[in-house]
Amino acid sequence: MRQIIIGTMHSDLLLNLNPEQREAVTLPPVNPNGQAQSALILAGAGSGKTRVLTTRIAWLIQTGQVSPIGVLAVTFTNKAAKEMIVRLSAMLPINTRGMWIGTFHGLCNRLLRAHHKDAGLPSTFQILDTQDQLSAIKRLLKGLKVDDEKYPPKQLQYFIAHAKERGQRARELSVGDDFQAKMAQLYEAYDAQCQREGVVDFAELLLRSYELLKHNESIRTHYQERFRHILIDEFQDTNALQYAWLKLLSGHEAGQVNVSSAGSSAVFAVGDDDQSIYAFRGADVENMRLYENQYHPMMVKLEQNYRSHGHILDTANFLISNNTDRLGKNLRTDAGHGEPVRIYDAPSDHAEAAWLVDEIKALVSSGIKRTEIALLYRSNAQSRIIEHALFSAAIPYRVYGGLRFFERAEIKHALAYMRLLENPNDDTSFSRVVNFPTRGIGARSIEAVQDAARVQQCSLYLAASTLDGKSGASLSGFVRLVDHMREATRHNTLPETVEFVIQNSGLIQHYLSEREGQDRVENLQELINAATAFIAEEGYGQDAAAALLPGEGAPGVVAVSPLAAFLSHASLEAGDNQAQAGQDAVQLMTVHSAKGLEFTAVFITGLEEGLFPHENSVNEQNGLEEERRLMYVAITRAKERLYLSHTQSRMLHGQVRYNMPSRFLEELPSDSLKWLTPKAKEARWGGSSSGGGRTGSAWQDGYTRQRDSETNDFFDSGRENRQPAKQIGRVGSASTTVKRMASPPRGNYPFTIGQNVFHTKFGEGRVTGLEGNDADARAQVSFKRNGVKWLQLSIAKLTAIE
DNA sequence: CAGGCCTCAATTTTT
DNA sequence: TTGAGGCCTG
Repeated sequence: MRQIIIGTMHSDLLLNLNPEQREAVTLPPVNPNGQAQSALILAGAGSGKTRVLTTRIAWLIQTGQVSPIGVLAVTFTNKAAKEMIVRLSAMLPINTRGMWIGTFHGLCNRLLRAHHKDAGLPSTFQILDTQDQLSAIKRLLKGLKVDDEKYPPKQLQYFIAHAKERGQRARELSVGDDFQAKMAQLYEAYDAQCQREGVVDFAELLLRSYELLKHNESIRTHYQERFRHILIDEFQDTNALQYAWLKLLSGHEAGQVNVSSAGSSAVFAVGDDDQSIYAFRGADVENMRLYENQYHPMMVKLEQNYRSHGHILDTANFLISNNTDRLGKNLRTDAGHGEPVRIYDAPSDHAEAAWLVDEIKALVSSGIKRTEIALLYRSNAQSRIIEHALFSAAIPYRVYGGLRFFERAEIKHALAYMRLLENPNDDTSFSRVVNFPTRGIGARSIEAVQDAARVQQCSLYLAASTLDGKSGASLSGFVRLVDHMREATRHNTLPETVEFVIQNSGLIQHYLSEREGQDRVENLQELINAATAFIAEEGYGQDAAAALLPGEGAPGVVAVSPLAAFLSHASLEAGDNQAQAGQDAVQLMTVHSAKGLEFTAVFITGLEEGLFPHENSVNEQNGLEEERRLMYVAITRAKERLYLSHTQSRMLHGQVRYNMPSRFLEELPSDSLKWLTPKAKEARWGGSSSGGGRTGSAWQDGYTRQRDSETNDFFDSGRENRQPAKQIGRVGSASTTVKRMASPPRGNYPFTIGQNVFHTKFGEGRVTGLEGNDADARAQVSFKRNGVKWLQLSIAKLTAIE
């Protein structure tokens, strides 16, 4: 009854929804027993996921089931959060500013700023981005005199991040061997260093606020009671810590449920297990199943696709059905079949790029805008040759990825000065700018400072101010400079402070005198604009504390300075990447970064074994299924036109490689495909396949890693064991490579890709790759019984069979 | 302390 | 092939 009334009253909100979307939006957040009822929305690609999420919030508010203050909506990217806020503002005449809509990291930062004391942090704590974290780790290792060959900083960084993402502190780790024990010890030392310096890394933001909520009952209860509705986007991308955080906040954590007062909150999770492509950074789809078991959510599947034409959608569905571990979902469309999916088999990477140029020209002259054309690849290295071809053909393009505004060196330098104004204990920032621009403080003086700091148990900044001696003058000069800037800007507005700092630090002057420093000077000027915009858009310090208005009663809430808020903003939102913006340009990006986007025409390039699926993935747990999901994501970006291409030869790591076409091409429905290079398929695959399903053969079992000490005539597909091959390869001179490129690529090997072969020890197999020259020519063979191996053709006892 | 030379490695990315 | 990082020299 109530449902009907609500549906009528708010038909404007629900008007544009299809039945399944409407069902999702209006799922009752309370069950008949009066308890919170959670929901899981399985939202396929292009099914209107964001619309459902935002309409859900609007519906809850408009029907009076919650006030804006009582909603927490969390996303992974700033872009998604922003879009949600914009759409919500368009739906409801409310002030979204005070609402808790943001990224995990943004919201956690807000929480920690507001309760820094309870979280054990200084009010001025700074956030380390990935770069900062790595330099902090290097500094730590140096200080402890740890051999960084044995304990590589990058690896330690990964170790720490992943431990934190699982919610584990150093002491909670179970260490299997000495190496792990040492890593754990270094992790602990790293945390101690961060604590001393008043800095937190990205994972720490989450872990620290998790611990804050866990250990502080009054704060926990406050937020549990406040946020009666928690909504999560891209749920399949959550890691263990994020899930734990969610359980705590929603009152579902075992032992923490506060039935009498707070009770639990209604969680509304939206996700798509088929689009889970971030396992490598800790995301765990398993959270979807855990959620099902622990929250008993009502489930709605959004399977109506509004993006892609029929052939494209069929292709995506057909491919993904090869995955075994799915929650189950099939997209459908009302659009017609549309164009078939076109497949191009190029002889070389150059030819592939040339073909791309031709097709793009044709599409553009047929009236498709260049921004509506995407060129996708599995790895960034593939963009170079495509860029080259586009550039030569004078086709404007834009490459996604790369450095972003707040990650640029000159910007980070300026921010480091500002961070020192806020928090002199920030040794990472100190180290970054103590001698930049150069002021005669070399490695020796810095070492002296570090020693002094260690002895006195104080920050580098403080140590520097007390040091006398040779470099003492320049060191204390630096300290005086920073002190002076702090004093002088005390009563300035944020943009004034930025301007003062970039002038007085000498940064501007330094780049003005540099030959190619003009761009950097402009970027520094732009930083002033960014500060102005930040104040205008975000409001005074709103990032941290604005939502915690007086009277809301969160205990111990503290306000935050505009500078602190801006510095957080700079760390948490790295800004746009250097955009050749504005223009109508073709879009180049990795498949990963294409997630969430859509284009009229999409090219998926480099569909070759070893590239896509990537050769590293076949050794990883469930790696192939993840690669397949990646392919699924790529396909579902296309609205009207989809092109797939692969090449027979490709320059990779400075060597020409010959790869099989991707197995994914074999997993597509032949009825939806159009091969632009006829016969290619039959010739390569022995005509045994007619699309759909994989051709049954040895490599269907995947690449098993094997090692055999008795033979030395192969190198398996693992990188470690490829070393011998590489060394031999280096013997071949550059001129040999050029010659080979000039000659027909496949002629000089005794075997061809796809050919069946027999090896005296490993038995029957199929050639899946060729590389190297002459004496060190090698073949990759997938054996029926012995997995994939690289064989040195001059040694291996390999014969061709029918 | 800057710039040249050598070695080595080489998915995917957000915060 | 390209890029990063380390080391040595002017």
